[in-house]
Amino acid sequence: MSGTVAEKGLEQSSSAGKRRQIRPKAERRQQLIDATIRCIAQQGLSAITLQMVTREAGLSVGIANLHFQSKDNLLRETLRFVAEEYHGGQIRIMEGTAIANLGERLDALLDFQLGRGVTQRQKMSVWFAYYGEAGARPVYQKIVSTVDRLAAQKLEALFASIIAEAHYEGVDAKELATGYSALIDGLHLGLLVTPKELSKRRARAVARDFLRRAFP
Amino acid sequence: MSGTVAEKGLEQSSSAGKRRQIRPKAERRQQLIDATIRCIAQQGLSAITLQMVTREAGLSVGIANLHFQSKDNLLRETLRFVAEEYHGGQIRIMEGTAIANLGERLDALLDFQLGRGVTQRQKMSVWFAYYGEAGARPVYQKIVSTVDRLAAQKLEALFASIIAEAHYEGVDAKELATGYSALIDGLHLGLLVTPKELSKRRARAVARDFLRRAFP
DNA sequence: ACTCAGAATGAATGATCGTTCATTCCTGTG
DNA sequence: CACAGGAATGAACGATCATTCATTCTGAGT
Repeated sequence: MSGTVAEKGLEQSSSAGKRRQIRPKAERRQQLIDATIRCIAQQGLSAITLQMVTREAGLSVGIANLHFQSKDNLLRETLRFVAEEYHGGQIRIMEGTAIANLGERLDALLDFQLGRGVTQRQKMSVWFAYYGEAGARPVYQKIVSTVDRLAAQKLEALFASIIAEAHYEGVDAKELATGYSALIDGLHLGLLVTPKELSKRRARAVARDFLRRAFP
Repeated sequence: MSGTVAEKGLEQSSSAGKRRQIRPKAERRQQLIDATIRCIAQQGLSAITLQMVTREAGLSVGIANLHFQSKDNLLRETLRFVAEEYHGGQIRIMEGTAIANLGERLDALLDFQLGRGVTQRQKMSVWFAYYGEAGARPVYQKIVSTVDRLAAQKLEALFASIIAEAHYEGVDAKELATGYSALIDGLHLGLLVTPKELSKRRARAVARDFLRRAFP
């Protein structure tokens, strides 16, 4: 889907095809959100501009306020989309019945969290751009913590199942889940800020090591 | 020192003491950096303004450009200060000879990383505000990775010493150091974004658990 | 083929920002 | 005490931004 939007953006911004098109509201909203993500990744959240976003989307300036009322609201909705995409992906793996074996499900989760889709610089940039502002903007905190809480619960349940299945003792599922989530976040941060020091391969190895020590 | 500066800032902004004071260049620079930190924590990096910073410092607008040439440069120098403060504190503990016992030195490190000084919302906000922009601004990446590399090496050396001392086998010091650093970063992020879900006490417990599993 | 609701546009507006620099005012020195 | 060097000030300027809205244009329904 995002491919389609990207093509349209390129088509309109590169060629001289000025013909005005009328599209349903939902599609335009998604188109603007996708353009916002690309702009944040390239220019940063503090440098973002409505002119920049609408040009990237191949549309006029006024359209942002038409569909999102304000720039602030566009940024909020973009965060909501990114947060739900990431946490939704995790939850789908964890509560999906496609993979019966718990260990394999854990591997699938790790592959998702440190795999191609999530660790694109584009996505990680957006992710931490919002985290950076969360300290000063309670709205961002609320959006993230809402989806975050559900994912944390699912992870804790998965860990609890593994502990029960293998009869591990003296291991607290909740504490382990907190540690694992923090580790993944920290690895994402390392991949973003010091990509020369930390490769994706090594990040995956570190995460696997954590799980191996937790579940021998 | 930051206390002194804070007092001066309050003194000048609250009272009507308009008397102009001439101070050495280094002191004014630090005063502005401290004010910048407070403003970033309260308003966010994307909302920061020179008028805001100089008012917080109890000085006039022009002084920022006088001592830092530009707003961009002030922000860079502020990041450099925060980065060196954090990493310098870690390095001082790790290479200091005050604590001979390696286990105790590890505890001291953990207390520093998750203790009062570092986990103030103010400091963490600033920290992640810059991380958030790092994806789009190579300058920030460079500043952080420069000091980060040294701290990572010291941590790896400390871990290697512990492994050697206790004759642990099949444990890679470098991989463990990467994991521990990532875990601490992730815990800081959790403390900042979801403070309701993660208390400092629990963050410390999670970090200790990681070390206990690594070094039984 | 005709119509018109409303999607899309972009010039205009007012507010705000970073930066400049002529001026004012300390303070160490002679 | 007088003076000069330069630290500090803040009004002014030009650039840029979010937002508005009169206008244009589209495409589905008839």
